[in-house]
Amino acid sequence: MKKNNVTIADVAALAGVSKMTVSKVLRDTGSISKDTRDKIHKAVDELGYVKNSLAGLLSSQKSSMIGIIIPSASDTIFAEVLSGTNSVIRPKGFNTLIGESLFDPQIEYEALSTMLSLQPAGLIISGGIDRSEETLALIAKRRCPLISLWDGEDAVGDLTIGLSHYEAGETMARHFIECDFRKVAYVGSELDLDLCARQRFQGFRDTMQDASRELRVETSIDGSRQSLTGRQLTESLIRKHPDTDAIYYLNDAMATGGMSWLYEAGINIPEQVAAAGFNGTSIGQAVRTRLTTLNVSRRAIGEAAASAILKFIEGDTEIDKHQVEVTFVQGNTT
Amino acid sequence: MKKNNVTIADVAALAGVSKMTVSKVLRDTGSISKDTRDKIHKAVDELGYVKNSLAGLLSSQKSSMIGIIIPSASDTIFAEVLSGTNSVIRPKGFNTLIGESLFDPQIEYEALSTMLSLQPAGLIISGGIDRSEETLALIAKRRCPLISLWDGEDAVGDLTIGLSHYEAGETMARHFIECDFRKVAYVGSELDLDLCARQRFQGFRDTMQDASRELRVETSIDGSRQSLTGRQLTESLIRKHPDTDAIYYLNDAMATGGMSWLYEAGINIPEQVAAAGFNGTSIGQAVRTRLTTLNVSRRAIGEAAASAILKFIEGDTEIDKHQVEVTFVQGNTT
DNA sequence: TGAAGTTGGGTTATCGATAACCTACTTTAG
DNA sequence: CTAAAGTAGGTTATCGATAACCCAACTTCA
Repeated sequence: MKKNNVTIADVAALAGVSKMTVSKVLRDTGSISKDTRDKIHKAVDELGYVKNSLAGLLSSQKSSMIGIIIPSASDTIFAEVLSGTNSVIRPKGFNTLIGESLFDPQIEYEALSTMLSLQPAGLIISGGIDRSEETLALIAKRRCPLISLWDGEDAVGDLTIGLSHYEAGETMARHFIECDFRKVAYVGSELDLDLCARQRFQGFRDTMQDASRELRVETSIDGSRQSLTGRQLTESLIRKHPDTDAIYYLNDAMATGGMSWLYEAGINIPEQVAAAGFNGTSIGQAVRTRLTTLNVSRRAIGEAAASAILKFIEGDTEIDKHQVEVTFVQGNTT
Repeated sequence: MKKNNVTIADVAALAGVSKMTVSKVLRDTGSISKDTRDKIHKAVDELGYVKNSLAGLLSSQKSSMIGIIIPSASDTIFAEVLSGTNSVIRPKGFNTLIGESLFDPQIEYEALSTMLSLQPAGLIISGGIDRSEETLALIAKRRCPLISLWDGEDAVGDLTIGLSHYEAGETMARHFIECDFRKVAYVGSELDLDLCARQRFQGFRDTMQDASRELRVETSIDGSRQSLTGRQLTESLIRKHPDTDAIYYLNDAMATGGMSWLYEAGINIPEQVAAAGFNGTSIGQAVRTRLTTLNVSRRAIGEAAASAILKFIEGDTEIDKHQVEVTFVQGNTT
């Protein structure tokens, strides 16, 4: 909070050179003698000079910031994506600007808007959310590369990295059919908000229908997509349909919540009721339970997105569409 | 990536007013007639003008960015802190700049350094890491409020928010003594990096020593602080000391990893070996296992830090030292 | 020996917005 | 009726750095 702002002008004055020379030395460009370089570095140390990047960015019209917008930083799925992008970006000297949309189109719009005003070098935006018209307009107006994640079909921007959630749902449905489950249910939440989850559900539902299997659906609009909601929905599902023999959950967290209720209700997994989730998070692979699920490397998605953004920034346009691999995990719950 | 940069000058020209008038209208200051305001908004829409905050920040010498440095964004503990701060900061119009230190003092220094050069309005820095001399020098030179998290005794900055990890270790030790465990072990990792974990260990160890209880310690330097490491260390611990009757783990994740090995080895929890962790994360409260642990609200820590930073920014210096509450969770593992 | 290249650095003009201070003209109050 | 106060908007000077260009003096070599 100190007042005195040390600028390169002060450094220049102390070192007895011009501002431009200081700027060059600090950026390691131009040809400056070892002698002056030393003088300048000494002055920098003496004054405790800290560069003001804002001024530099404005002047050079370049940016060192890469923005990433995800629904929630505390959701381990997105946290891992974030960590993946950051691990690629940081060593290259870029900073990460983060925005959370909380699955709210309006908040997403605001996050994007303020982010764009900071002139980022690139933008990574997580999909799985219905975007507002305004947001799409903003995206169209952008002046930096933009990569969307996890978006499935209706992606925006220069490139999409992720997987087909519809196919993921199909995959699990085929597994359920192979296991010959007869009274199958789907448990999820916030399907109106989470587009990816909705696509998985649709893929699952369509495949079950094609096989002429009945499907019970237990969803809520207001519950979060976490453990507790899975527990509650499982309870109400089983009360309505006690003969259910398999449940496909929106994600691993909801699956563990649901399974803990089944366990406490004395219902054996998988003998009486089988369960499967999505994500391959560690919570599904806990002490005695190894949840059947589809594993996705969130970190790999983040890393791929970051690498692609860096390529775009460097002007490389030869970027191949990147599909992240999904692996089926056979646990002991189906 | 389009060339044409629309600036307020363009907007002003189209609306037939001066740049200053546009600036005032966009910031909603000064007194401008409804008529000109409309003209300007129309011009803004027509041109698709997007504000360049960099220029504004440079000129006004204010900042809309708050930086937060945490060891890892993918670690659920820190992800929740991050989410907590962001939830407070965002509605107030601030942006979050994130840095990951990966528990590496050098990386932390670099993150802090580039962050400071972006002239943030405030800084939140997570503790639990031994800081380098350079980092401390940078912190001393800063021109914005700085709050440190989770730091225990040797905190830096204007305020610390968190808890005493030493006391947390003591609390769990007292519980172990009450349960009358005799052959107690501690399992942890990376204690050289994670200062907080080290303090918990010390609190635990000291209390056990005061009660003249033997304590076995199984730690590794290179393993991460996650589930798999807990599993491996538990295995080697039990091989060395088959009579161990209780294990205090560095955190919940390591505890679940350890317990899954115990389970598979046919060792009953808690009859043969009891287990406890730290954090109160959902992974500890899975299907059949409710881990005994100490619950800390990471989100509350993040929120408290963000609120405090905002107060500092507003010039309020009457900020009370904030201690976050820790609650003992009695599970079925001890 | 003189043209051309190299080395080491300085000048000037922005980048896009805002702070601080003005300037007319219009009200309002005494 | 006039001075004080308010309304609506404009001028000018930065903020701190960088791009682009310029300029001496010294080498180098045909």
